[in-house]
Amino acid sequence: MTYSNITGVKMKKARYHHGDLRHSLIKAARDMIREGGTEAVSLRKLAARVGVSRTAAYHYFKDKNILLCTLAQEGFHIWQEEADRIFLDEKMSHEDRYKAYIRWYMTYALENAEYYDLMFGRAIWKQNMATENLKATAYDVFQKQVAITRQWQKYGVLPAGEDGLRLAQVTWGTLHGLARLLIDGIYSDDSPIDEICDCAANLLMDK
Amino acid sequence: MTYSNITGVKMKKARYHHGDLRHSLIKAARDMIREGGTEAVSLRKLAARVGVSRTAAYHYFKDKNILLCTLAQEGFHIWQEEADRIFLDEKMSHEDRYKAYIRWYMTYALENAEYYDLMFGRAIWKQNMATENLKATAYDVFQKQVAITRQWQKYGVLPAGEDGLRLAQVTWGTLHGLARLLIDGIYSDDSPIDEICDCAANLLMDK
DNA sequence: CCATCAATCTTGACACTGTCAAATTGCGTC
DNA sequence: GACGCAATTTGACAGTGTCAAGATTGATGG
Repeated sequence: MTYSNITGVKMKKARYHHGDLRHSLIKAARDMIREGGTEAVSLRKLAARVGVSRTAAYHYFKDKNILLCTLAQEGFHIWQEEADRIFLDEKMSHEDRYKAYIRWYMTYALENAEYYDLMFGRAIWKQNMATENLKATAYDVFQKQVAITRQWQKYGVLPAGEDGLRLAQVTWGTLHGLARLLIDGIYSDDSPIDEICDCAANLLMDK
Repeated sequence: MTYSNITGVKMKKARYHHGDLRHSLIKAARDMIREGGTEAVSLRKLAARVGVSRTAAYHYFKDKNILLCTLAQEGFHIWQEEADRIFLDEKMSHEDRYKAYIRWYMTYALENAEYYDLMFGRAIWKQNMATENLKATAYDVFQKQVAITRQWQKYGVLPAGEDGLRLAQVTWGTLHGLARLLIDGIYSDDSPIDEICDCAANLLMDK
Protein backbone atom coordinates (compact mmCIF):
# COMPACT_ATOMS: atom_id res chain seq x y z
CA MET A 1 0.00 0.00 0.00
CA THR A 2 1.00 3.62 -0.46
CA TYR A 3 1.26 6.12 2.34
CA SER A 4 3.00 9.44 2.95
CA ASN A 5 5.72 9.80 5.48
CA ILE A 6 6.27 12.94 7.50
CA THR A 7 8.10 14.60 4.60
CA GLY A 8 5.07 14.13 2.39
CA VAL A 9 6.91 11.68 0.16
CA LYS A 10 4.71 8.80 -0.93
CA MET A 11 6.27 5.52 0.12
CA LYS A 12 5.30 1.97 -0.65
CA LYS A 13 5.05 0.18 2.68
CA ALA A 14 4.89 -3.56 2.75
CA ARG A 15 1.66 -4.93 4.02
CA TYR A 16 2.52 -8.52 4.88
CA HIS A 17 3.94 -9.20 1.47
CA HIS A 18 6.64 -6.85 0.43
CA GLY A 19 7.38 -8.80 -2.72
CA ASP A 20 11.14 -8.50 -2.82
CA LEU A 21 12.13 -7.84 0.77
CA ARG A 22 15.44 -9.70 0.74
CA HIS A 23 16.78 -7.66 -2.14
CA SER A 24 15.45 -4.41 -0.68
CA LEU A 25 17.11 -5.11 2.65
CA ILE A 26 20.42 -5.80 0.95
CA LYS A 27 20.19 -2.65 -1.13
CA ALA A 28 19.22 -0.48 1.84
CA ALA A 29 21.98 -2.01 3.95
CA ARG A 30 24.47 -1.30 1.17
CA ASP A 31 23.36 2.35 1.19
CA MET A 32 23.56 2.61 4.96
CA ILE A 33 27.06 1.15 5.01
CA ARG A 34 28.22 3.63 2.38
CA GLU A 35 26.66 6.50 4.29
CA GLY A 36 27.85 5.75 7.79
CA GLY A 37 29.77 2.52 7.96
CA THR A 38 28.97 -0.83 9.48
CA GLU A 39 28.53 0.69 12.93
CA ALA A 40 25.70 2.87 11.68
CA VAL A 41 23.67 -0.10 10.46
CA SER A 42 20.98 -1.34 12.82
CA LEU A 43 18.23 -3.78 11.91
CA ARG A 44 15.62 -1.40 13.25
CA LYS A 45 16.81 1.53 11.15
CA LEU A 46 17.18 -0.75 8.16
CA ALA A 47 13.64 -2.05 8.56
CA ALA A 48 12.30 1.47 8.91
CA ARG A 49 14.10 2.52 5.75
CA VAL A 50 12.55 -0.39 3.83
CA GLY A 51 9.13 0.13 5.41
CA VAL A 52 8.72 -3.12 7.33
CA SER A 53 8.75 -4.03 10.99
CA ARG A 54 11.96 -4.50 12.89
CA THR A 55 12.01 -8.30 12.77
CA ALA A 56 10.99 -8.87 9.16
CA ALA A 57 14.60 -9.40 8.15
CA TYR A 58 14.78 -12.52 10.31
CA HIS A 59 12.81 -14.39 7.71
CA TYR A 60 15.67 -14.03 5.23
CA PHE A 61 18.72 -13.67 7.48
CA LYS A 62 19.31 -15.73 10.59
CA ASP A 63 20.80 -12.65 12.29
CA LYS A 64 22.47 -9.34 11.62
CA ASN A 65 25.87 -10.96 11.12
CA ILE A 66 24.59 -13.12 8.27
CA LEU A 67 23.25 -10.04 6.50
CA LEU A 68 26.60 -8.29 6.86
CA CYS A 69 28.45 -11.38 5.57
CA THR A 70 26.20 -11.39 2.51
CA LEU A 71 27.18 -7.82 1.75
CA ALA A 72 30.86 -8.50 2.36
CA GLN A 73 30.72 -11.39 -0.07
CA GLU A 74 29.18 -9.14 -2.72
CA GLY A 75 31.97 -6.67 -2.02
CA PHE A 76 34.64 -9.28 -2.68
CA HIS A 77 33.07 -10.15 -6.03
CA ILE A 78 33.07 -6.51 -7.12
CA TRP A 79 36.62 -6.04 -5.84
CA GLN A 80 37.87 -9.03 -7.82
CA GLU A 81 36.19 -7.84 -11.03
CA GLU A 82 37.84 -4.46 -10.77
CA ALA A 83 41.23 -5.95 -9.89
CA ASP A 84 41.03 -8.28 -12.88
CA ARG A 85 40.65 -5.28 -15.18
CA ILE A 86 44.15 -4.23 -14.19
CA PHE A 87 45.63 -7.73 -14.10
CA LEU A 88 44.40 -8.36 -17.63
CA ASP A 89 45.15 -4.94 -19.13
CA GLU A 90 47.38 -5.73 -22.11
CA LYS A 91 48.00 -2.08 -22.86
CA MET A 92 50.45 -1.95 -19.93
CA SER A 93 53.71 -3.71 -19.20
CA HIS A 94 53.70 -6.06 -16.25
CA GLU A 95 55.70 -3.58 -14.20
CA ASP A 96 53.19 -0.84 -14.95
CA ARG A 97 50.33 -3.19 -14.18
CA TYR A 98 51.77 -3.84 -10.75
CA LYS A 99 52.25 -0.15 -10.03
CA ALA A 100 48.74 0.52 -11.31
CA TYR A 101 47.42 -2.24 -9.07
CA ILE A 102 49.06 -0.67 -6.01
CA ARG A 103 47.50 2.72 -6.80
CA TRP A 104 44.14 1.16 -7.60
CA TYR A 105 44.19 -0.77 -4.31
CA MET A 106 44.72 2.41 -2.28
CA THR A 107 42.21 4.41 -4.29
CA TYR A 108 39.61 1.68 -4.10
CA ALA A 109 40.06 1.26 -0.35
CA LEU A 110 39.87 5.00 0.30
CA GLU A 111 36.91 5.64 -1.99
CA ASN A 112 35.05 2.63 -0.60
CA ALA A 113 36.32 2.92 2.95
CA GLU A 114 33.17 1.72 4.67
CA TYR A 115 32.79 -1.24 2.35
CA TYR A 116 36.48 -2.06 2.66
CA ASP A 117 36.07 -2.09 6.44
CA LEU A 118 33.06 -4.36 6.14
CA MET A 119 34.97 -6.78 3.93
CA PHE A 120 38.19 -6.83 5.90
CA GLY A 121 37.22 -5.65 9.34
CA ARG A 122 36.85 -7.28 12.71
CA ALA A 123 33.12 -6.94 12.84
CA ILE A 124 32.90 -9.91 10.53
CA TRP A 125 36.14 -11.78 10.86
CA LYS A 126 36.52 -11.77 14.61
CA GLN A 127 35.53 -14.83 16.63
CA ASN A 128 35.10 -16.88 13.47
CA MET A 129 31.86 -15.09 12.62
CA ALA A 130 32.32 -15.18 8.85
CA THR A 131 29.95 -17.49 7.01
CA GLU A 132 31.31 -20.46 5.08
CA ASN A 133 30.24 -18.78 1.83
CA LEU A 134 32.14 -15.65 2.70
CA LYS A 135 35.22 -17.60 3.75
CA ALA A 136 35.10 -19.49 0.45
CA THR A 137 34.78 -16.27 -1.53
CA ALA A 138 37.62 -14.61 0.36
CA TYR A 139 39.74 -17.75 -0.06
CA ASP A 140 39.17 -17.63 -3.82
CA VAL A 141 40.16 -14.00 -3.95
CA PHE A 142 43.33 -14.73 -2.04
CA GLN A 143 44.15 -17.75 -4.22
CA LYS A 144 43.88 -15.49 -7.26
CA GLN A 145 46.25 -13.14 -5.49
CA VAL A 146 48.75 -15.95 -5.01
CA ALA A 147 48.46 -16.90 -8.67
CA ILE A 148 48.97 -13.35 -9.96
CA THR A 149 51.87 -12.94 -7.52
CA ARG A 150 53.59 -16.02 -8.96
CA GLN A 151 52.97 -14.64 -12.41
CA TRP A 152 54.59 -11.34 -11.46
CA GLN A 153 57.52 -13.32 -10.09
CA LYS A 154 57.80 -15.10 -13.42
CA TYR A 155 57.86 -11.78 -15.28
CA GLY A 156 60.51 -10.39 -12.94
CA VAL A 157 58.18 -7.81 -11.44
CA LEU A 158 58.41 -9.31 -7.94
CA PRO A 159 61.48 -11.11 -6.52
CA ALA A 160 61.69 -14.62 -7.92
CA GLY A 161 63.58 -15.96 -4.92
CA GLU A 162 60.68 -15.76 -2.48
CA ASP A 163 58.03 -18.40 -1.92
CA GLY A 164 54.95 -17.34 -3.90
CA LEU A 165 52.51 -17.84 -1.04
CA ARG A 166 54.61 -15.93 1.46
CA LEU A 167 55.20 -13.16 -1.04
CA ALA A 168 51.48 -12.87 -1.71
CA GLN A 169 50.82 -12.73 2.03
CA VAL A 170 53.38 -10.01 2.65
CA THR A 171 52.58 -7.86 -0.37
CA TRP A 172 48.88 -7.99 0.41
CA GLY A 173 49.71 -7.25 4.02
CA THR A 174 51.57 -4.14 2.92
CA LEU A 175 48.70 -2.77 0.86
CA HIS A 176 46.13 -3.80 3.46
CA GLY A 177 48.12 -2.17 6.26
CA LEU A 178 48.50 1.11 4.42
CA ALA A 179 44.82 1.06 3.47
CA ARG A 180 43.74 0.42 7.05
CA LEU A 181 46.02 3.07 8.51
CA LEU A 182 44.56 5.61 6.08
CA ILE A 183 40.94 4.48 6.42
CA ASP A 184 41.04 4.23 10.20
CA GLY A 185 42.44 7.74 10.42
CA ILE A 186 45.76 6.78 11.97
CA TYR A 187 47.62 8.19 8.95
CA SER A 188 46.14 11.59 8.19
CA ASP A 189 43.86 12.22 5.25
CA ASP A 190 46.36 14.55 3.60
CA SER A 191 49.06 11.86 3.34
CA PRO A 192 50.41 11.91 -0.22
CA ILE A 193 49.03 8.64 -1.56
CA ASP A 194 51.07 8.73 -4.74
CA GLU A 195 54.36 8.99 -2.87
CA ILE A 196 53.35 6.21 -0.50
CA CYS A 197 52.42 4.02 -3.46
CA ASP A 198 55.69 4.77 -5.21
CA CYS A 199 57.66 3.93 -2.08
CA ALA A 200 55.72 0.70 -1.65
CA ALA A 201 56.37 -0.24 -5.27
CA ASN A 202 60.07 0.48 -4.86
CA LEU A 203 60.30 -1.74 -1.80
CA LEU A 204 58.24 -4.66 -3.07
CA MET A 205 59.29 -4.87 -6.69
CA ASP A 206 62.38 -6.72 -7.84
CA LYS A 207 65.28 -4.40 -8.46
CA MET B 1 31.85 -2.18 53.23
CA THR B 2 32.21 -5.98 53.00
CA TYR B 3 29.53 -8.27 51.66
CA SER B 4 29.32 -11.76 50.19
CA ASN B 5 28.34 -12.32 46.60
CA ILE B 6 26.42 -15.36 45.43
CA THR B 7 29.57 -17.46 45.38
CA GLY B 8 30.14 -16.75 49.05
CA VAL B 9 33.28 -14.79 48.25
CA LYS B 10 33.60 -11.71 50.42
CA MET B 11 33.86 -8.63 48.26
CA LYS B 12 34.61 -5.07 49.12
CA LYS B 13 31.81 -3.04 47.58
CA ALA B 14 32.09 0.68 47.40
CA ARG B 15 29.58 2.43 49.58
CA TYR B 16 29.63 5.96 48.18
CA HIS B 17 33.35 6.27 48.54
CA HIS B 18 35.35 3.65 46.81
CA GLY B 19 38.68 5.28 47.54
CA ASP B 20 40.52 4.52 44.31
CA LEU B 21 37.80 4.01 41.76
CA ARG B 22 39.56 5.50 38.75
CA HIS B 23 42.52 3.13 39.05
CA SER B 24 40.24 0.15 39.73
CA LEU B 25 38.17 0.89 36.65
CA ILE B 26 41.27 1.10 34.48
CA LYS B 27 42.66 -2.13 35.86
CA ALA B 28 39.35 -3.97 35.45
CA ALA B 29 38.92 -2.60 31.93
CA ARG B 30 42.43 -3.77 31.10
CA ASP B 31 41.52 -7.25 32.28
CA MET B 32 38.25 -7.29 30.35
CA ILE B 33 39.95 -6.20 27.15
CA ARG B 34 42.54 -8.95 27.50
CA GLU B 35 39.84 -11.51 28.18
CA GLY B 36 37.37 -10.66 25.46
CA GLY B 37 38.45 -7.67 23.46
CA THR B 38 37.10 -4.15 23.25
CA GLU B 39 33.68 -5.36 22.15
CA ALA B 40 33.26 -7.33 25.37
CA VAL B 41 33.73 -4.25 27.52
CA SER B 42 30.56 -2.58 28.74
CA LEU B 43 30.38 0.08 31.44
CA ARG B 44 27.74 -1.92 33.28
CA LYS B 45 29.81 -5.11 33.36
CA LEU B 46 32.87 -3.10 34.30
CA ALA B 47 31.06 -1.40 37.16
CA ALA B 48 29.73 -4.72 38.40
CA ARG B 49 33.23 -6.16 38.35
CA VAL B 50 34.54 -3.25 40.43
CA GLY B 51 31.51 -3.29 42.74
CA VAL B 52 30.00 0.10 42.00
CA SER B 53 26.88 1.24 40.19
CA ARG B 54 26.74 1.52 36.47
CA THR B 55 27.28 5.28 36.27
CA ALA B 56 30.05 5.67 38.82
CA ALA B 57 32.65 5.76 36.06
CA TYR B 58 31.17 8.98 34.67
CA HIS B 59 32.77 10.85 37.54
CA TYR B 60 36.23 10.09 36.15
CA PHE B 61 35.59 9.52 32.45
CA LYS B 62 33.32 11.72 30.38
CA ASP B 63 32.16 8.63 28.45
CA LYS B 64 33.17 5.11 27.50
CA ASN B 65 35.33 6.31 24.61
CA ILE B 66 37.49 8.41 26.93
CA LEU B 67 38.09 5.39 29.12
CA LEU B 68 39.14 3.32 26.12
CA CYS B 69 41.44 6.09 24.89
CA THR B 70 43.12 6.16 28.29
CA LEU B 71 43.86 2.46 27.98
CA ALA B 72 45.08 2.79 24.42
CA GLN B 73 47.46 5.52 25.51
CA GLU B 74 48.85 3.29 28.21
CA GLY B 75 49.25 0.57 25.59
CA PHE B 76 51.31 2.85 23.37
CA HIS B 77 53.66 3.66 26.27
CA ILE B 78 54.24 -0.02 26.99
CA TRP B 79 54.68 -0.78 23.30
CA GLN B 80 57.31 1.93 22.91
CA GLU B 81 59.24 0.73 25.97
CA GLU B 82 59.43 -2.78 24.60
CA ALA B 83 60.34 -1.61 21.10
CA ASP B 84 63.15 0.54 22.52
CA ARG B 85 64.71 -2.54 24.13
CA ILE B 86 65.31 -3.89 20.63
CA PHE B 87 66.26 -0.58 19.06
CA LEU B 88 68.91 -0.05 21.73
CA ASP B 89 70.21 -3.62 21.99
CA GLU B 90 73.94 -3.26 21.36
CA LYS B 91 74.47 -7.00 21.38
CA MET B 92 73.03 -7.19 17.87
CA SER B 93 74.07 -5.76 14.54
CA HIS B 94 71.70 -3.23 13.04
CA GLU B 95 70.53 -5.79 10.47
CA ASP B 96 69.76 -8.27 13.24
CA ARG B 97 68.03 -5.59 15.25
CA TYR B 98 65.71 -4.87 12.34
CA LYS B 99 64.91 -8.52 11.83
CA ALA B 100 64.35 -8.90 15.56
CA TYR B 101 62.05 -5.89 15.51
CA ILE B 102 59.93 -7.42 12.74
CA ARG B 103 59.58 -10.65 14.70
CA TRP B 104 58.89 -8.80 17.93
CA TYR B 105 56.22 -6.68 16.24
CA MET B 106 54.33 -9.76 15.02
CA THR B 107 54.75 -11.63 18.29
CA TYR B 108 53.67 -8.63 20.34
CA ALA B 109 50.62 -8.02 18.18
CA LEU B 110 49.56 -11.65 18.28
CA GLU B 111 50.16 -12.14 21.99
CA ASN B 112 48.40 -8.88 22.80
CA ALA B 113 45.82 -9.05 20.04
CA GLU B 114 42.99 -7.41 21.94
CA TYR B 115 45.19 -4.60 23.18
CA TYR B 116 46.69 -4.16 19.71
CA ASP B 117 43.15 -3.84 18.34
CA LEU B 118 42.28 -1.28 20.98
CA MET B 119 45.38 0.77 20.16
CA PHE B 120 45.10 0.61 16.40
CA GLY B 121 41.49 -0.25 15.75
CA ARG B 122 38.53 1.64 14.38
CA ALA B 123 36.66 1.71 17.65
CA ILE B 124 38.92 4.52 18.73
CA TRP B 125 40.32 6.06 15.60
CA LYS B 126 37.19 6.26 13.51
CA GLN B 127 35.28 9.53 13.26
CA ASN B 128 38.08 11.40 15.00
CA MET B 129 37.15 9.93 18.37
CA ALA B 130 40.70 9.70 19.70
CA THR B 131 41.51 12.12 22.51
CA GLU B 132 44.14 14.80 22.00
CA ASN B 133 46.34 13.04 24.57
CA LEU B 134 46.12 9.78 22.67
CA LYS B 135 46.80 11.45 19.35
CA ALA B 136 49.85 13.14 20.87
CA THR B 137 51.12 9.84 22.28
CA ALA B 138 50.56 8.02 18.99
CA TYR B 139 52.23 10.88 17.12
CA ASP B 140 55.28 10.60 19.38
CA VAL B 141 55.47 6.86 18.80
CA PHE B 142 55.32 7.39 15.05
CA GLN B 143 57.91 10.16 15.14
CA LYS B 144 60.24 7.75 16.94
CA GLN B 145 59.52 5.29 14.17
CA VAL B 146 60.53 7.85 11.54
CA ALA B 147 63.72 8.57 13.45
CA ILE B 148 64.72 4.92 13.83
CA THR B 149 63.85 4.35 10.15
CA ARG B 150 66.22 7.15 9.11
CA GLN B 151 68.87 5.61 11.35
CA TRP B 152 68.39 2.24 9.67
CA GLN B 153 68.74 3.98 6.32
CA LYS B 154 72.01 5.50 7.51
CA TYR B 155 73.32 2.08 8.54
CA GLY B 156 72.33 0.56 5.20
CA VAL B 157 69.64 -1.64 6.72
CA LEU B 158 66.81 0.06 4.81
CA PRO B 159 67.15 1.61 1.31
CA ALA B 160 68.88 4.98 1.56
CA GLY B 161 67.24 6.31 -1.60
CA GLU B 162 63.74 6.58 -0.15
CA ASP B 163 62.28 9.51 1.77
CA GLY B 164 62.52 8.63 5.48
CA LEU B 165 58.95 9.60 6.28
CA ARG B 166 57.50 7.64 3.36
CA LEU B 167 59.66 4.65 4.20
CA ALA B 168 58.53 4.71 7.82
CA GLN B 169 54.91 4.90 6.66
CA VAL B 170 55.25 1.96 4.28
CA THR B 171 57.31 -0.28 6.54
CA TRP B 172 54.95 0.30 9.44
CA GLY B 173 52.06 -0.32 7.06
CA THR B 174 53.56 -3.67 6.15
CA LEU B 175 53.91 -4.84 9.73
CA HIS B 176 50.55 -3.39 10.71
CA GLY B 177 48.83 -5.03 7.76
CA LEU B 178 50.26 -8.44 8.50
CA ALA B 179 49.43 -8.08 12.18
CA ARG B 180 45.84 -7.09 11.43
CA LEU B 181 45.31 -9.87 8.91
CA LEU B 182 46.53 -12.39 11.47
CA ILE B 183 44.70 -10.85 14.46
CA ASP B 184 41.42 -10.40 12.61
CA GLY B 185 41.53 -14.01 11.50
CA ILE B 186 41.74 -13.32 7.77
CA TYR B 187 45.11 -15.09 7.63
CA SER B 188 44.75 -18.36 9.49
CA ASP B 189 46.21 -18.94 12.91
CA ASP B 190 48.58 -21.60 11.61
CA SER B 191 50.35 -19.26 9.18
CA PRO B 192 54.10 -19.66 9.66
CA ILE B 193 54.99 -16.37 11.27
CA ASP B 194 58.73 -16.87 10.97
CA GLU B 195 58.56 -17.36 7.21
CA ILE B 196 56.28 -14.34 6.82
CA CYS B 197 58.70 -12.25 8.87
CA ASP B 198 61.67 -13.46 6.83
CA CYS B 199 59.88 -12.65 3.60
CA ALA B 200 58.96 -9.19 4.90
CA ALA B 201 62.58 -8.58 5.95
CA ASN B 202 63.82 -9.66 2.54
CA LEU B 203 61.46 -7.28 0.78
CA LEU B 204 61.92 -4.25 3.00
CA MET B 205 65.65 -4.39 3.73
CA ASP B 206 68.25 -2.95 1.41
CA LYS B 207 69.87 -5.57 -0.73
C1' DC C 1 -15.22 -20.76 -5.26
C1' DC C 2 -13.57 -22.21 -0.92
C1' DA C 3 -10.59 -24.36 2.41
C1' DT C 4 -6.00 -25.08 3.64
C1' DC C 5 -1.42 -24.19 4.34
C1' DA C 6 2.84 -22.09 4.23
C1' DA C 7 5.22 -17.96 3.41
C1' DT C 8 5.52 -13.48 5.06
C1' DC C 9 5.08 -10.63 7.84
C1' DT C 10 3.73 -7.79 12.86
C1' DT C 11 3.61 -7.44 17.74
C1' DG C 12 4.77 -8.38 22.52
C1' DA C 13 8.46 -9.08 25.22
C1' DC C 14 13.05 -9.49 27.05
C1' DA C 15 17.88 -8.54 28.09
C1' DC C 16 21.42 -5.51 27.27
C1' DT C 17 23.66 -1.05 26.22
C1' DG C 18 25.27 4.15 27.04
C1' DT C 19 24.13 8.24 29.11
C1' DC C 20 21.80 12.13 31.75
C1' DA C 21 19.94 14.36 35.79
C1' DA C 22 18.33 14.29 40.35
C1' DA C 23 19.01 12.44 44.78
C1' DT C 24 21.81 10.53 48.42
C1' DT C 25 25.94 9.66 51.09
C1' DG C 26 30.25 10.52 53.26
C1' DC C 27 34.51 13.01 53.98
C1' DG C 28 37.07 17.09 55.14
C1' DT C 29 37.05 21.55 57.08
C1' DC C 30 35.70 25.16 60.05
C1' DG D 1 27.83 19.79 64.67
C1' DA D 2 27.09 22.25 60.38
C1' DC D 3 28.31 22.92 55.81
C1' DG D 4 30.04 22.23 51.28
C1' DC D 5 31.37 19.44 47.88
C1' DA D 6 33.17 15.20 45.95
C1' DA D 7 31.63 10.73 45.14
C1' DT D 8 28.60 8.03 44.53
C1' DT D 9 23.41 5.70 43.57
C1' DT D 10 18.97 5.66 41.48
C1' DG D 11 15.37 6.73 38.21
C1' DA D 12 14.73 7.19 33.65
C1' DC D 13 15.24 7.25 28.73
C1' DA D 14 16.43 5.88 23.99
C1' DG D 15 18.42 2.56 21.40
C1' DT D 16 19.93 -2.25 20.22
C1' DG D 17 19.42 -7.58 18.76
C1' DT D 18 16.64 -11.38 19.04
C1' DC D 19 12.86 -14.82 20.13
C1' DA D 20 8.24 -16.56 20.05
C1' DA D 21 3.51 -16.10 19.29
C1' DG D 22 0.12 -14.36 16.45
C1' DA D 23 -1.86 -12.22 12.25
C1' DT D 24 -2.14 -11.69 7.34
C1' DT D 25 -1.92 -12.93 2.64
C1' DG D 26 -1.16 -15.45 -1.54
C1' DA D 27 -0.82 -19.87 -3.81
C1' DT D 28 -2.76 -24.27 -4.50
C1' DG D 29 -5.77 -28.11 -4.85
C1' DG D 30 -10.27 -30.05 -4.71
